[in-house]
Amino acid sequence: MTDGNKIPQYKKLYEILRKHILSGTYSEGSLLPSENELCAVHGLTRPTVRQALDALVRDGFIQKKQGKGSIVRKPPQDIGILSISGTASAIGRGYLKTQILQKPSIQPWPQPFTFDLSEIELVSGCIYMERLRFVDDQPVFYDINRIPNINLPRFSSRSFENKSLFEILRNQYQIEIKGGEQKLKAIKASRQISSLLNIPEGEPVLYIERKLYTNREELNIYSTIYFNSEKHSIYGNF
Amino acid sequence: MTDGNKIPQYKKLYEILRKHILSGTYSEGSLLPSENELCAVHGLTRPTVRQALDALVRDGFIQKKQGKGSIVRKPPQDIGILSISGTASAIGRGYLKTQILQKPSIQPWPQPFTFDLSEIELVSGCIYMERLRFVDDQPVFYDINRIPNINLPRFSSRSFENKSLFEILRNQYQIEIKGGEQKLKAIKASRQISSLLNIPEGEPVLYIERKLYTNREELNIYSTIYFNSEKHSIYGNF
DNA sequence: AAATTTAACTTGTAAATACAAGTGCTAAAA
DNA sequence: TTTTAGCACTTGTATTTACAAGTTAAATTT
Repeated sequence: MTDGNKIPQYKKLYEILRKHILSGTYSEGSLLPSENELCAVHGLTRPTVRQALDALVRDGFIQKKQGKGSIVRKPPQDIGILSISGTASAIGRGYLKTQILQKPSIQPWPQPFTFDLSEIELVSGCIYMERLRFVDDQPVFYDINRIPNINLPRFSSRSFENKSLFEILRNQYQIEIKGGEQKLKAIKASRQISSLLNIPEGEPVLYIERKLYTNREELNIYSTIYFNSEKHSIYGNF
Repeated sequence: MTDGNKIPQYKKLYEILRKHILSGTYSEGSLLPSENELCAVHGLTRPTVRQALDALVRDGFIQKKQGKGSIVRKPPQDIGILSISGTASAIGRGYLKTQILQKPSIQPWPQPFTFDLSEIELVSGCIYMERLRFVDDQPVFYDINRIPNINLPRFSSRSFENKSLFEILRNQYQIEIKGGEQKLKAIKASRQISSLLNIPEGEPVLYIERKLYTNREELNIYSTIYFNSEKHSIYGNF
């Protein structure tokens, strides 16, 4: 019972470094401590340290260069989660406001559904919520989210105003996005969508159906997104 | 001079397994030989074998499961390269026909350009090509590609009809896509685009600007894509 | 002073080894 | 017959050690 901890060492180091990068302790463009330093400081061996660094590379937090070191990159991109790039100004997180149109509630899955659902997902029902998100006080996207109602205590009662759904899942439930699949289309805005996004009916709108895989088996997040791409673009790293 | 080979062992194994998965030797859903078997067969140690498998997981070719094995996944997705999902029928590679509108030719970069270019990219000029791609004999997307003219001998004279640009880069020049960034919009089809894609002017069209990073420093691939999403969707894994 | 070499760093690759933990089948027990 | 326990397999984590290769700057030579 050296420490009674079940989470692996390399993951602990990953979390520490991730936090430091996000908080700005290691600023963009600077070098992380060398692998040998990290070994010494944290009492680990190099393969273990490298395992943590590999994960940071995979998730886009650092970039390694042989002979030089590990360069810290700008932190934003959650894995594969598209972010917005604006035309007018750089969009910090502060500029994105969120309005909940439909608070999280338990509902049955729609039939038919865009993606195939497993048995356990089907019988559990889903947590349903709708949000409208604003940039510079203009509505930019409207999204519908469905999450299987599996072992997520107190989920419905949490506040999602101006918070990232994914940060809550990560911090409160240790749920991480591992990947996903999505379908994109350009469609004409229906009457409902056009009024929500404050654009004329029939204007082109980006339509996205996506399924996100998590580290919890059988727990996938399903989203439908309508995006007004007149002044902004969907921006993605991969 | 044991073998005079410079490419690392784990990469060789990666290539072997990748080829076998793509050629169907290991079919979708089946299990790869266990790590210990691979060690024995290829004369490697487990960390080295695991390095190859980690890369296969990263690129989406397999999915590992503790206690069970490495499950082969459907091969398609080049890393982050969006593929098409059709409404009518499953789209095999055979159904996608390519017409070259503008054969590869050396041109200067447009000014201004969507993405920032490095000095060496700028002075090298770019290889420019336009293609129109068909599904079931209907035009589905029109793409413009620009590649810096850096150390790509005989590139302009290669045939791109019905071949993947990326497969040629990979097989002939050992250039692999390592990642990228892209911007997406929904726009109204201009007169030119609508006539190319055989749709009414003003119909919604998916517009994509993308930059793909490769394993060769300073060699990025830039594409502009117009996609008719009436009958098909852009489909992506990440 | 300028060019070259060397040395001291960095990350990359690879081996040999050990035990932990999850899965699934088999054999023993109820 | 059903349940349980164990065993043999799988991948996951971790240590230790060694050398290769790229980068940078200091030291040496020209």
